[in-house]
Amino acid sequence: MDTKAQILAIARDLFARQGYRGTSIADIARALGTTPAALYYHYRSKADVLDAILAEPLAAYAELAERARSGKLGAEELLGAFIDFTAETRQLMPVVSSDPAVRALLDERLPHTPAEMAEAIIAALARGSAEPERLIEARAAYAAAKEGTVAALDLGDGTLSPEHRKVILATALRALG
Amino acid sequence: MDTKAQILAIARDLFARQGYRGTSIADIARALGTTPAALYYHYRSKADVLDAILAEPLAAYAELAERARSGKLGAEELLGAFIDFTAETRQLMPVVSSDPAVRALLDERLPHTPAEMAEAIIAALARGSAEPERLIEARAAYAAAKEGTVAALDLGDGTLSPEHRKVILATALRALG
DNA sequence: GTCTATATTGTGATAGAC
DNA sequence: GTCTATCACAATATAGAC
Repeated sequence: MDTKAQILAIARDLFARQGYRGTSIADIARALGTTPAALYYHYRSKADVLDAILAEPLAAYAELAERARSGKLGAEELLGAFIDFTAETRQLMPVVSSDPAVRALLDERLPHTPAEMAEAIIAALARGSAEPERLIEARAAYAAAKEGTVAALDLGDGTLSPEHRKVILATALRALG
Repeated sequence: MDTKAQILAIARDLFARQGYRGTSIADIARALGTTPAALYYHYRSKADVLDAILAEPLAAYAELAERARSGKLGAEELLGAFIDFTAETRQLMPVVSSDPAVRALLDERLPHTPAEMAEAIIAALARGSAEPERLIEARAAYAAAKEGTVAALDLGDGTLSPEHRKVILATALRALG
């Protein structure tokens, strides 16, 4: 099959469980039943493997941030889209948000950092207000949507039911005020 | 002065900024203006430095979890106490919640894992209900309180004003439903 | 495409002088 | 209490055969 895709699937799993720095090329190679040198035929570096794993999700996140920036989305639509995004990329979130070294690595290689993109979404939730109180509520609502979604996936079978989605959205909207 | 305390202050700062694994003993020694060997006179290992940094905050967190388990606290008191705890330990949170290797290390050395303690607080917020909807709301409210507090500290001068505390508490309580 | 072997660097940690 | 010197090991990455 597609060896590159196999490598990504294994790396994704190991990065999520042990962290990026906590996972060696040798770990990935062992799980694949091969040697480190074989991996370097498919990817030039460990960082490239990380990039390949995160490219698509981060592009989707950037698109969401762009839609937030446009100001055309209401809070309900925006939080709903964020909940769906979170559900789809659940496994990757610990990878991105955990190790500061990973964040530094991504910041080097991306046009917009994940932190900047989150900022854009939160600013939209605050409806552009610069009042600290509004920004606090917006960031709390953002976090509520994210953690609520993770909780729902943990409690269920790994997929987000429409009922749970409704509960999360209502919770985040209440937090937003 | 107290060299051990100096080491902890520097390590706390570096761990928070670069992560536990992203910070070497040499990094800490350099910031202190000394050598790695000097550090090993004061602490037996890098993990011991981490333990020393986290011992007090984790004990406070365990106490909060215990009070939550007792069932004597209302949601408002519990969230308020959690907000205050978060404000006091703000710098340390990325250290604990980030690297999976750190979590594994702590799980080995502690009677109760941070995850278990969070679970206890969330269960109390859900008032012991096992319904997924209640647990989702409780976890969302917990996250809202945490991130709201971090947001308030970032927006302010590093301290939590009574006004912002009120906003965060109200936000988390609304999320809880 | 994958292997063996290895270069290279960084890291946690220790020995022993001062 | 702090130093110099060093060990042991793990990690990323490369060279070159097959």
